[in-house]
Amino acid sequence: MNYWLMKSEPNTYSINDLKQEQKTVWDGVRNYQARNYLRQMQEGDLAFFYHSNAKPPGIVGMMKVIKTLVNDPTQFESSSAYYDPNSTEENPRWQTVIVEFVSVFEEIISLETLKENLTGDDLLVVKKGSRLSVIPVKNEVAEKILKMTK
DNA sequence: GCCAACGTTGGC
DNA sequence: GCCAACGTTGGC
Repeated sequence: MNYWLMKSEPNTYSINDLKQEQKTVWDGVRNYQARNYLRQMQEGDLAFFYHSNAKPPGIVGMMKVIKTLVNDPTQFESSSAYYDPNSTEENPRWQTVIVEFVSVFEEIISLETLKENLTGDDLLVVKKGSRLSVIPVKNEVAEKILKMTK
């Protein structure tokens, strides 16, 4: 079982949205490095839900990967902001996963707290200028993060 | 709202 | 293939 961290702007989709829906297709990722990580995910993997562009930014909960190698439906929708005219049904370019709600942390683990306890090598999100929205998290780092929760 | 950091695009 | 220009991300 692997750990991941996935970013979303709460204005767009928050941990509470996921709590309400219970599961969702993690759509809209249009960065190849992030997509490659999405392709590597396995059923049962756990992911930290990170609120970016939030006050404060930080990890707000957990989710579980329940289905992998799902074609992102928005790539085919011409009305979507994530529409990719170069992607075809025969040869889709963007795969993602379906995630299930696991928990909301009692208190956010703020970026500030993460920076106090981890280095940029531990967790990419701590590194200045890191924009990757899907990030692998080493097991020992995940355990450290989990200890920061109440 | 600012701006640094990063990714992508496209001319050459 | 290089790289300048541009667009986006995301913390502050």
